[in-house]
Amino acid sequence: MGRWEPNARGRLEQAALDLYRERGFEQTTAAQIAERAGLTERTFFRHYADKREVLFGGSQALEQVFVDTLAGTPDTAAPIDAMAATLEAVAAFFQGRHEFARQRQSVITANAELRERELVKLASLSAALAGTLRRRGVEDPAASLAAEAGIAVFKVGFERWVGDDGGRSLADHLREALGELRLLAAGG
Amino acid sequence: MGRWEPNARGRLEQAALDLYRERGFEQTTAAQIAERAGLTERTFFRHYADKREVLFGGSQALEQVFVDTLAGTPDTAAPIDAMAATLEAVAAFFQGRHEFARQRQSVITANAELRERELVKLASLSAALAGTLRRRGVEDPAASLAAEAGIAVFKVGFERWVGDDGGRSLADHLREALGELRLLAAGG
DNA sequence: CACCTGATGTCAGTGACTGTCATCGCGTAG
DNA sequence: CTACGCGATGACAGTCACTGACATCAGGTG
Repeated sequence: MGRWEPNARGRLEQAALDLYRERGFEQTTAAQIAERAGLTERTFFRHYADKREVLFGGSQALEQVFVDTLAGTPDTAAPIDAMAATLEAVAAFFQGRHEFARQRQSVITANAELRERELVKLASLSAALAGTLRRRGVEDPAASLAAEAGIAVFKVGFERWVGDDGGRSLADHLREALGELRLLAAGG
Repeated sequence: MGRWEPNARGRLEQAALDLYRERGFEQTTAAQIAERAGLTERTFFRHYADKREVLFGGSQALEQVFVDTLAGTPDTAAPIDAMAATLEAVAAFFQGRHEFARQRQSVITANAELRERELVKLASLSAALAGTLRRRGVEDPAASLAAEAGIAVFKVGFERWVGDDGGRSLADHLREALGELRLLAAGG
């Protein structure tokens, strides 16, 4: 496999997270990240389209979990129930990553450009979910709305989990958020 | 008022929209926009924080309509009903701007960076709505979720209105989207 | 008329990102 | 064993978004 030091992407991601935490996102240059990873700036941009993307390497895997789980629910299940099942699987995906999630999220929250990119990832997730629902026979705009609603629940639940020191699980937070949404839409 | 040619911002926004439509967002430099507006690149960046922001000058006014209307609904109204009333006012805000909205939206849709910025504006809208709901006595996470749901409805309805040649009003599209969301959350 | 003030111009710089070409080290055909 | 292919990397020059510092200009004020 590796003809040079292996796992260049992993080294870049670790170096970036460290530097962004140490001195902030804006005060870190791509060249500094590359240097700490033992590579050059040019190589950094071969692996990541831009300086932000290096923090979002895992988002494709997350989207995979979302989509695969949703696609695996029975076509007969109501969209909201399928979404509930999907959120359970997503909670499992984050098992044992609470500390990493917290660190990464603190960096993202501290910078507007990174928050911007996070929104893109969530929107991409939403679009993927909507497509999956459509393939399951849900018509638009119901499919888009169900997807948006699912992402809204994920956002709220995830945010509360990251800020939760009490040890309640992500699954717990997601279930609670979904319950709130049901109440709201019913006119509560 | 104007000691130089008046309405510098208006000229910059018009020049930017025209150039983005003519040659695309990426192929347009800030210097070109400024030149067409009879100004310098430096002055462009005094009016807009970056090259994308020039397309979003109206978003603050939109947020104002959203927030003011929502704040004006009776505290006794259920969040979803308050949101319905708010969306009616928002529809009025876009009266007579269908063609402008279509042009602007086609530019935004064609470019990833602009779509990214649009997401930020919608998120800002959502946060403002959530804050307004909280001030009206709605607890979190219900407030955040109601706001997210309202924005989801707006997104879907607006998108359909922009792509609608049949002449159905924005208010129509928003009402339909809201109805779909009610159905979904009820388990339909 | 002298002065203040806000909008603009000028200029030099930093850093994100790209195109291009050279190089390196391993696998493979012959 | 050797020549060659090839993917990952390095070196380097260049464009452009964006910023800081300072000069300038036009109109209002006293």
